[in-house]
Amino acid sequence: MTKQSPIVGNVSSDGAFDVVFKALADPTRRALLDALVVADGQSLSGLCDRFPEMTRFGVMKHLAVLASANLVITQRDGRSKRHFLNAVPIQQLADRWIGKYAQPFTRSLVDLKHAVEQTA
Amino acid sequence: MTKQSPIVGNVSSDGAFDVVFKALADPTRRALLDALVVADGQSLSGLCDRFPEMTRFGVMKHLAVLASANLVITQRDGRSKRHFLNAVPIQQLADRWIGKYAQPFTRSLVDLKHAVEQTA
DNA sequence: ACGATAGGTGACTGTTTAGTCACCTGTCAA
DNA sequence: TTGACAGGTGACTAAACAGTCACCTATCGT
Repeated sequence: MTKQSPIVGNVSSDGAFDVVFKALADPTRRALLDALVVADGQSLSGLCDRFPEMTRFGVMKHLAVLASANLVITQRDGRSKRHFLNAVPIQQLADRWIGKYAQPFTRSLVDLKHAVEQTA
Repeated sequence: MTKQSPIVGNVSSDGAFDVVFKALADPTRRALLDALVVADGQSLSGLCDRFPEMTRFGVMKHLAVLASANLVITQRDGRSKRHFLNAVPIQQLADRWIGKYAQPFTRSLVDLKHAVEQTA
């Protein structure tokens, strides 16, 4: 029995965005992204220095999740490895997903306000 | 030992967005949001009809998570309860968070492409 | 008042996921 | 070549979460 089945036919243009959402859901991973904003192309140990509260393995695992979501791109540089932030998935998410919700429903929210006021 | 501590001083203007990210991370909850897009202001049982694979309690729990993230607004209507989609947190997320990442780093990505090509 | 229906609550269970560890591989400098 | 350093892997443990349940409260039609 699948736990997170599609439930209805086509839920949305989802699926591909799921890994991105899940990767973004963790504050630690967003902090990692922030660290790459400050200085892009950092190595693993460089990132570890910025996060003394996290072990190297913790950083590595979160980085792996971000990489699987295509939010960071890695590049070997001798014996170190550089990590670059890739904003493309975030941009796609904003374009396709957020636009789908935010635009048509700011109006709908206003309608709700009226409905609530009338009932209250 | 805190597991998800702030790690560095100020990670970002995060914190308030965490619940929104976490709520959006689940595909089931996004499907619930989609159902409200199709027909806003549905009752719990109405929503349950749209998700026969989920029990009433499952729908209710997900709805509670969405409500705590302020993504759905509820309104009592006699013995039923209407659920309205609130796009404001999504819009805020797009404005403050995504803009912060997506805009300055599409350029940075291009730089990365050059770096990768030169190394390869 | 009565039963039926809509919604709500608390505790329990199984799965997932984050965090940690010992150990391994590859690269650089001497 | 050899030691030191940067990164990687697999298994293990603990906490978080989704899913489920029996039971409860409130409202409607009669």
